[in-house]
Amino acid sequence: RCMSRLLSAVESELQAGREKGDPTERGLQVTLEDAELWRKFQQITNEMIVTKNGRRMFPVLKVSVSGLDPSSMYSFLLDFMPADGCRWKFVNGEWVPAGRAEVRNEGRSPGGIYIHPDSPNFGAHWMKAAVTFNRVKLTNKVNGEGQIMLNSLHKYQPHLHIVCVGSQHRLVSNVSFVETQFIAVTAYQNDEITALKIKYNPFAKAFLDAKDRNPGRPGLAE
Amino acid sequence: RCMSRLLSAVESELQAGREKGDPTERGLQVTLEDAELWRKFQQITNEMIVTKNGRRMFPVLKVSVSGLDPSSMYSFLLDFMPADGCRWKFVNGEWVPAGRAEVRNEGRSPGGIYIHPDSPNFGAHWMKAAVTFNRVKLTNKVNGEGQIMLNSLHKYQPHLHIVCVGSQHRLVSNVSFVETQFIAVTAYQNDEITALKIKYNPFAKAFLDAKDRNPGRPGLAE
DNA sequence: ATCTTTCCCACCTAGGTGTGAACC
DNA sequence: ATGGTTCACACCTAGGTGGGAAAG
Repeated sequence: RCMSRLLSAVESELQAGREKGDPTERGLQVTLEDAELWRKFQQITNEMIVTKNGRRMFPVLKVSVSGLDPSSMYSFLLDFMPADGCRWKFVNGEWVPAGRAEVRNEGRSPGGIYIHPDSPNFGAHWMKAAVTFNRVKLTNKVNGEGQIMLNSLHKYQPHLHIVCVGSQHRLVSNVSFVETQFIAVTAYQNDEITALKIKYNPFAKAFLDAKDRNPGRPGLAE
Repeated sequence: RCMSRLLSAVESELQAGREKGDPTERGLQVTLEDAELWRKFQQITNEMIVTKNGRRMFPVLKVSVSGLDPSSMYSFLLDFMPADGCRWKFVNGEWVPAGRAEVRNEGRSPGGIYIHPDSPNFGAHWMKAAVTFNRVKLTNKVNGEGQIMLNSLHKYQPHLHIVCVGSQHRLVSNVSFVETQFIAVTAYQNDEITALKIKYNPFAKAFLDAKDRNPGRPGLAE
C-alpha cells in the first residue's frame, strides 16, 4: 500500500544523502547470519513453500547490523525481487527455464513489503542483537496485510532496506545476499531440499528418522 | 535501570507541558478493556501469582487509546505501585492486614518498569487496536530484565505511562484503574479466585470440568 | 504445628512442519 | 495423462495453566 510509494520516494534520496555526507551511518555494516546454512540450500537451488495462508521461510533471514546511530530511529523493511525473467520447471532432477515470467505487477516490490515488527526503533535496538525475519510469510494468494505474495515457480531474492524515520525519511541501506535466492513452490520439487529442511528446521522434527534424532546413542535407536 | 530515571525526570515536565498548551494530545482518552471481567476479580480481591521465572497476569491489562498525535512517536510503560502500606494475610476466607509492608525500594516503581514491546511507535499504531500487556511477567526474585519484581502478600495497582519520545521526552499520560488492583501471592489463597482464573483463562482449560467445557451439549458430557 | 514457597507434572493453547491423497 | 495446487492430518516446538507433594 502506501509503504511502497514511501520506499520509492525515499530511495531517490539515497544518493543525495550520501553526497551530503551525512555522518550518522558512515561505517554501516550488514552481515547475513547463518550464511553457511543458506549456502547448503543455495548449492542445490533453494525452494520456499508458498500457501494460501502464508508460509514462513526456512532458513530464516537474519542479519547483524553495526554502524547505525544508536539514538536515531530506523525501520527495517524486506521485499522480494524477481531474480530473473523466467518461469522455472524441475525436470530430471534439475531446474530449467520454462518460458517467460508472469509479471503480476510493474512497480518495484511486486509482492509487497514486509515491515519488521520491531519497526520503528532506535539504532541501539537493531544493533544489540541480530535482526530476525522469522515471522515473514510467503503466499500465492491476495491476502491480508503482512504477507508477501509471490508467483510459484519463479525465482526471487530478498532485499533488505533500512530507513531512517524522522522529520525526513531517508534510505540508509539497501542490501541483498545472493545466498538467499530461492524458487517459490507450492510443494517441494527437489528431495534434497526437503531433506535439508527436515534436518535443520526444528518444526519438521517429526520427519526425522529415529537414528537422526539420537545422534549420541547409535545403538539405541531402531 | 536508566528507564526509571528517565521516567521521573520526564514526569516533572507533565505540568509544564500542559501549561505550554501543547495541542497534540488535547483529547487523549485511555479506556480499560475487559473492565467487567476485572471487576469480577476485584469484588473478591484479585490475586496474581509471582514465580521465580515470572508469571503472566490474568486478566490481561489492555487499554484502548484515542487522542494521540498519529504521527508522533510514543512509548507505553507499565509499573506497579504499592496500593497501601500493609502486608496482607488470608484467614477465614478473607484478606486482613498483617503488619507493615516490606519496603524493598524507596524510589517510585519499586519493582521496575515494563516497556510495552511495541515501543517506540507512532500514535497511529497505538490507536489502531487495543494495547495489550499480555507478556508482562511478575516475579518475586531478582531476575533478568523485562520482569516486574513484587513482594508476595502485598497489594499493588498497575500504572500506565505514555511517553512521547522525540528530541525532548515528554510524559503524556499517567493513568491507573482501581479495577486492576491485586495482591501478589506465590499460591492462590481464595478458592473463588482460582475458580475465576480457571473459568476465563484459556491456558487453564485443563482444569475445567467436562460439563463446563461443553456448555452447548448438556446431554453429552459426563 | 502453621504458613509460605518451590518444584515437577499433566494438560492445555497456539501454531509451524512435511505427507499423501484429492483436486483441478 | 501430466503438472501444479489444495487440504486435512499427525507430529512436532514453544510455552502458559493450576495441582499437589515436598521443602523451608
